[in-house]
Amino acid sequence: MKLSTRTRYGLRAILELAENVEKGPLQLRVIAQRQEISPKYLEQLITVLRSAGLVRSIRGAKGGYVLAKPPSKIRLDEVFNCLEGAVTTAECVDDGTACQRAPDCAARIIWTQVQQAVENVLKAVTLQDLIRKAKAGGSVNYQI
Amino acid sequence: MKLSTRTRYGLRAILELAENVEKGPLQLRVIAQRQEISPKYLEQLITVLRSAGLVRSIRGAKGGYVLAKPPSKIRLDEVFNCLEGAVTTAECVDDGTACQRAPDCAARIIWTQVQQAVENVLKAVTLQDLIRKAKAGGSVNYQI
DNA sequence: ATAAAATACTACTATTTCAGTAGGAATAAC
DNA sequence: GTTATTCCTACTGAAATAGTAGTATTTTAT
Repeated sequence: MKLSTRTRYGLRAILELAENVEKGPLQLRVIAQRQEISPKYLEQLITVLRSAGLVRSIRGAKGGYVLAKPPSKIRLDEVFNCLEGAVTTAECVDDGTACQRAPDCAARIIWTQVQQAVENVLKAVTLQDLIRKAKAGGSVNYQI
Repeated sequence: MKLSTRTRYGLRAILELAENVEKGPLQLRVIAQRQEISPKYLEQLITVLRSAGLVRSIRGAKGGYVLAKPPSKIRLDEVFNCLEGAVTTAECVDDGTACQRAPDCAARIIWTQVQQAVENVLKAVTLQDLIRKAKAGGSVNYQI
């Protein structure tokens, strides 16, 4: 289940933008340095975030990247979706016709539950939420 | 997030055993046929389930495979763990020393929440639970 | 204008993982 | 001892992952 570096780096990049939202555009090079990501690779990831409409770019000298929306309006499922793709554990969960067994498949039940559990978490949290929690003492985690 | 065929096929195979738990050993060939999985590939998967102690094999003619424990004693996290590996979204979630940023990393918070959500689902369900639900009308899903 | 600083775009590549396949050895039933 | 079955070792093609390389374009500052 390990997430790709694509997703992990991409989230860290957009969080970096969210944390510096009031300070004007942030250059790729700066994000890459702070997050210890190869600049050229990060460029790919940020392109994805840009085409998904989560990040806006400013070209030319003194340019860089900014969030396209305030951090409170960007939910984690949006970020996840464009980096990792949909939270689909198995085809049949979203598409009941993908397999004839689907209607009474025991496996499908658990994959559906897992998928919904993940979606629920991601949909309930925004970039702002995360930053606030991180500042408030970080990794402490309250079971829901 | 799509699960590997390894995990999806493997679960279907062990569910097949669980559904036929009282009928003596089930041959690889039969499981493969019923679940439409390549027998040779399934052999690999079932080997993994066997070395994890979830399945027992009976060699020779009239041999086959049986569950090593009753279906009510096999939790889904056990099955998942040996097929897909641990439900670890990112290194740092389980190992706080994997990254210096971990203590106040915003990203780590969400990956922890996702991981715990998945673990909670998998730990709460056994093979028997799944089979019962599937028989009771299958894919209907109640939000927890 | 021109140089410098930045993003945008296109293409390539090495490594690893995934999803199998192939063939024979060992074991047990009859 | 023949047949049915699991067990073991090894190989393989295709795709995904995680980058790298080089050039073009846009904007700012002088």
